[in-house]
Amino acid sequence: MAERDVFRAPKGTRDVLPPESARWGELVARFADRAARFGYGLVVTPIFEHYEVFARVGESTDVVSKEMYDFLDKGGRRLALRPEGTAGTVRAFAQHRPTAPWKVWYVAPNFRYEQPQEGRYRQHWQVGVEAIGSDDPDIDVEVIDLLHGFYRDLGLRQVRLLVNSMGDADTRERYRAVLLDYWRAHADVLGAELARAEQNPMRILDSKLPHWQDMIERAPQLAEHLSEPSAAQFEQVQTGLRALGISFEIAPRLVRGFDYYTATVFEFQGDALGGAQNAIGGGGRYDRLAEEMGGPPSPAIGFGSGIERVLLACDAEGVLPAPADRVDVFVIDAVGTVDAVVLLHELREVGLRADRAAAGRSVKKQWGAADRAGARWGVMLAPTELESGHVVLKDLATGEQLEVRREAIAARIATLRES
RNA sequence: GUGACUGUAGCUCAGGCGGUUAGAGCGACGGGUUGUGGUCCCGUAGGCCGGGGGUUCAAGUCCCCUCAGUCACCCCA
Repeated sequence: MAERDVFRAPKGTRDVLPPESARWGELVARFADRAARFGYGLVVTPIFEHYEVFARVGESTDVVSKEMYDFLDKGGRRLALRPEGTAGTVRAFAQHRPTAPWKVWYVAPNFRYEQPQEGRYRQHWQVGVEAIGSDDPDIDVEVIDLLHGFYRDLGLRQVRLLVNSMGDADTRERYRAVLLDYWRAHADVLGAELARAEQNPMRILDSKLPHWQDMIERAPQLAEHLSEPSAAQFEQVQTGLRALGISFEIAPRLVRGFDYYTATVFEFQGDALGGAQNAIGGGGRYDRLAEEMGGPPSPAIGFGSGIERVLLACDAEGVLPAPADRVDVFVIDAVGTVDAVVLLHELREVGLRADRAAAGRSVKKQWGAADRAGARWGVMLAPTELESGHVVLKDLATGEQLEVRREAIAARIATLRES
């Protein structure tokens, strides 16, 4: 690759710079606040794990079979970059055995080797939660409520919630067989893709191929095969959502991409988003995963929500503008001594946001910079006033200015800001 | 991974069928007299026209390859 192409962010990755990065900070802060209110603690797990941890996502899933960034380290270990948030968190649960239910949230990057386009990147960030160690349907409702409320906090209105139940192991076993029979009966339509259907019969259900839609519409539905307990569990989740006034649609063909899902699965779609990448968050139950990783039997549920896509949805709906990081006070230096450095230090130490223009600018340019920085006040260090122990304090909004004792200026502005 | 479209200054874009020193707006920087911003006026910098190869007397304009972005499939956040 040419040197010119090497010194730029790799395909499918991006830099997030100010002021856009301020929106990230805002989004994460709101999620953290909400997670804390729901009783979830922050969990931080490695960005890479042993390959086998992520392989539990499912050998028949694209994420594992063709999108994993795996590699051998210098010690010959087979490792992989995290492709999604749940597996590593469950590994940590199985390893440390915290008391259940264990409720945690995270913000972390995920890596998938995919063909990038808007809203789909090789490195993307997710906020998410996992609640491990309870099979109570009320937890399902709590988790969905948390994510639903998060989107509302951001100001998103055009968000749609889809829910479905994958049933228990027996349910899925029976359904898989029925579904597979159905696909085999339509081998002429599926063609070479029948092999994929054999691998994972449910994967076909969420295909968008136009000439398959008719066949998919008529396919047997999982809901008809739910066992008594599964149906009751799903009913209780729906009752809870209705009680909270959270509107949702039952999506019989929503199966989601990971093999570990059991019972409740859900997805939030941003309707304001134009393209095919309209899933902004999704998750579900994974009642067997902790046990498969050597932990105690621990039914669990969680979700992940993609930061880039949520932000795209915010753009599409015109909400969550980048918070302006305006400074409180700007120092104008007309004397060129170390005094400006000292004054800035004092202002910052009393808790003010303070800044100055790049060195060597004319006084005029410095005032201009103060204005562009959105400063509320300017403090000028000037020869004449300094001689009598004063500095010039100017209100940038009104243009009024007055002299203030040099030693009193920091406290004076701090007081002004409070009022 | 498959198919299609796009790629000109930091940003948004002009550059009729190839023809000399590639333009605009915004932004940045400087100036409009001694120490005062937002408006206005003037000026300056900044482009191997994504990269490489080819056709041609001549390529930002045509062809091929490549890189990247975008759209769809696949899949998902």
